[in-house]
Amino acid sequence: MLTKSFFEGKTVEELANALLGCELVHKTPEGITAGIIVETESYHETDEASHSYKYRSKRNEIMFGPPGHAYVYFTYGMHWCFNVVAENEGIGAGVLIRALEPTQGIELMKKRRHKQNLVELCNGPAKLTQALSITRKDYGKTLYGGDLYITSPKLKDFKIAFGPRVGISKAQDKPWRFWIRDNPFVSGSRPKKKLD
DNA sequence: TGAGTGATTGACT
DNA sequence: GTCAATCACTCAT
Repeated sequence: MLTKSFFEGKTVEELANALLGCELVHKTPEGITAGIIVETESYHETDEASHSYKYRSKRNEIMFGPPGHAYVYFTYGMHWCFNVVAENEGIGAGVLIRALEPTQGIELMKKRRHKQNLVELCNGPAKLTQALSITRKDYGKTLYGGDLYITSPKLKDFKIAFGPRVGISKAQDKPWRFWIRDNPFVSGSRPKKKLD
């Protein structure tokens, strides 16, 4: 498991890179589900597309807190998305986890997702929260020492690709999306632009 | 107090 | 390719 110091002293972009290849684990009464992080996006308070841009609210408050916590938000009336809070307390920044490669609790994920195809379990930000059962109750939790945590890198020797982010209407030119090159579990089956 | 918008997905044409 | 589902939050009355 990673320690608190892993999240400290990094810019949000550095953290987004460092999280690739790490395993995100969630222990629940139903069992353990986990997957390797294969795609991330960084968001900063100076970024127009970020929830922490300009305004601090009850919803994004945790992004301004100390790093290494979970920022979980509800959007489009039906979907949860999961972020890792980054940078020092007082700065609103976070890393959106967009896709996982399933590793543990695959049968449980299939049950939660009502899908059998391994690729379709976690290849999208709202899909992985459903597969790992991450909801508002996980808002603000630390990602070191609890039931929801991140491990040290499981993968090595992979190449990191980067490019514009997906699904936003502002700051689309910023190359703040990072993913593991040639990994089939990366999302973006339907980005507006073809990036790779 | 209420209209407008969104870091999405899945079903349907 | 197009569109509905449906809630939290922002911003303008």
